[in-house]
Amino acid sequence: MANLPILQFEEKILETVERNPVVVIIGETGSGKSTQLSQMIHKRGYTKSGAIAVTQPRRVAAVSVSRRVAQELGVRLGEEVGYAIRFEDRTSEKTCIKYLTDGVLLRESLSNPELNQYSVIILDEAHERSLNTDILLGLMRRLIKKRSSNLKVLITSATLDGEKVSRFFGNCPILNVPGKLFPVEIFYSAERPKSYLESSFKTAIDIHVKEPEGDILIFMTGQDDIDKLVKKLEERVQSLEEGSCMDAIILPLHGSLPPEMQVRVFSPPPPNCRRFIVATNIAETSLTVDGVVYVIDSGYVKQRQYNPSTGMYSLDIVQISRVQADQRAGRAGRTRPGKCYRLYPSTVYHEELLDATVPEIQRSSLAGSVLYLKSLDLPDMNILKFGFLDPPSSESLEDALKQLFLIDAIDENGSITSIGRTMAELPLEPSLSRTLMEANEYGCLSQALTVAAMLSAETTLLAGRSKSMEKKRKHDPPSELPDGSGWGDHIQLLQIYEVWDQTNYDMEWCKDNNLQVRGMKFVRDVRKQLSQIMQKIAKGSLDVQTKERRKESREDYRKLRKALTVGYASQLAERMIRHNGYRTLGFKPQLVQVHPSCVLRIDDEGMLPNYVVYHELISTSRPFMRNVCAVEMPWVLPILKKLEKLNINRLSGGMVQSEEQTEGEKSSLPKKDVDAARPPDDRDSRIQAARERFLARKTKS
DNA sequence: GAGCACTGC
Repeated sequence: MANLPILQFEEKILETVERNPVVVIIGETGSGKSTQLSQMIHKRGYTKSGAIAVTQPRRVAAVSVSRRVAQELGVRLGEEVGYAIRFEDRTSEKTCIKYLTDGVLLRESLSNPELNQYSVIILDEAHERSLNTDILLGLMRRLIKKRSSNLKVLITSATLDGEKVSRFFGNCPILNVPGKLFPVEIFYSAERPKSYLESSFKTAIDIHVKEPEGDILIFMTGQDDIDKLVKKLEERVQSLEEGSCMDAIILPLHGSLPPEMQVRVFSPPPPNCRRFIVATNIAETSLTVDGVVYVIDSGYVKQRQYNPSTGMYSLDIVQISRVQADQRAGRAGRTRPGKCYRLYPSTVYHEELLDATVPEIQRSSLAGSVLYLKSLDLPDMNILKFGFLDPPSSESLEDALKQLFLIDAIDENGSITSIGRTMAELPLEPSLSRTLMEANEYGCLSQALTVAAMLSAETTLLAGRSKSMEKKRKHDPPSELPDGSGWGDHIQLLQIYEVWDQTNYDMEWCKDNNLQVRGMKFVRDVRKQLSQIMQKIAKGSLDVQTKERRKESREDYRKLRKALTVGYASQLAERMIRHNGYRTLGFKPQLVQVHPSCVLRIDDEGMLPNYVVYHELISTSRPFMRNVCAVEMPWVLPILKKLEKLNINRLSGGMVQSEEQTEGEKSSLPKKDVDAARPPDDRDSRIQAARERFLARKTKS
């Protein structure tokens, strides 16, 4: 805590906060803003009229920073200083400095929109621009008008992009606090390499042979490249002449590595040994590796993006932004002066890279966020005009509205329904919360809870699938994991959980079946949380127990699949007549295929089910549906009927609402009339054609 | 017959 740069600015900061409702604080890494700001403000007496909330984009940060602050203030964690993250609330009535994830603050604002328990709200690490932070920024701008006399908002950011945030908040003051990084010398490649894998390899070996001690951190884009580079480095290091240079340890570092492998980067290397850490952008912000002196930056990152016009996600390798490049370079200067090797020319850095990473809100499906905002009942609220720091496209917002309409969360005028209100209380994607509600009607809530929880953890479920592991598995005796009885992935996920449940949540069983222990524990926590919320909504009268020792019948699966059809009304697909390709039944039909990992059964003629719902569309080598479940035609018909009624102008409130625009909201992108952009009869004829195909099938069978 | 970066309620 000694000599943190921010402490020299204490008076200046407090004075500015005193005079202004909103202050932007630019504090570089090591400035101490995360631990010190809350303490200063507390000491100045602001906590007499309410607590201080400090948001963090990550759970671990909320926990570790609060622990540190409690220690510095000499209090027990959970008393004056505490934290709240999902599944864990370590606060009490005494708590006056509360660290929380931004998602938790959004949940709190659902039950208490004015957030009256807080006198100060600090949005920390706002430059990371998580979806939740962006929504909070918009909410704060509204809240500060309402509570101008008794609320202070501080927004901290590590980059110099404070101007924009300041403008967003009516030109509020910006304070700069220097960081405590050592200088990092930057080297550029003369030209872009043909293969950044090859180029990283050469640069790393070069450093190893020529430069003094210090670990090397290499930024790659994904697991595949990391594995390849690790292998190459190992081979070369072994072939280097003994004694010609120091020893070396090569460590991969990425998210799907089991935790025990991840923590290896935290144990210091033996003397006279250099570590090569080959990492994804997990090492950019989430994990800080000590001892790094050299950084090699490929200039690329793998990024997931959503295309609202197709409803499809893709995972693309894209150029990083300048903010990211600087962040990566900074990783070399934490303990002493360092060096950063950028594998691209300086003209690329200065002229080609975007200033900042495209914020998540412009890369995600917004159904959940739009539903959340609708449920807040903000006055004069037209979602297309909500004041976002960087507005998502109107196409993206309209896509969200259509999805919500199809699952009954909003009515044809775009107003939230009572179903929608209940859905918003559940920490799930709208499709899954809608499924839970429908399942409750059909008496299969327990099963639906399990499916929703399993899908929430989906990516962390399967252990890192290396190629060798995959091969080994094929030669092993067939896995004892259930197969979904042919109905698809949702049913399989349900069955897997129920088997695990019957082993009494045996961790060994998970390992034996190649399921990540961490993931399965998470599923259990989610399931419990969802059960509690559903119980609260229904006042405790629901059956949420997992079924013990009882064979699920065909009828149970049928009910569940029917509930899924209602929940996934905007994620439906119909098989082509003569082959196993599918056409989505959304607004713009897409030709897609069932992902090869899916467990659907084919009929006697080798055909897949006529109708399916899917959890997501992902475009990789081709467009695929992932996590697919067979459904029945009669359940689909009412949805097609509803599609006909869809009118985006009414949904977005364009005809009924005329609200004055406030400062900043003028920046919203112009609303594009989707219906007008297309021949008017196109949609009707398409739906008509789909109906005819239905009828044709009906008569055949 | 494919392959998934990272977070979070």
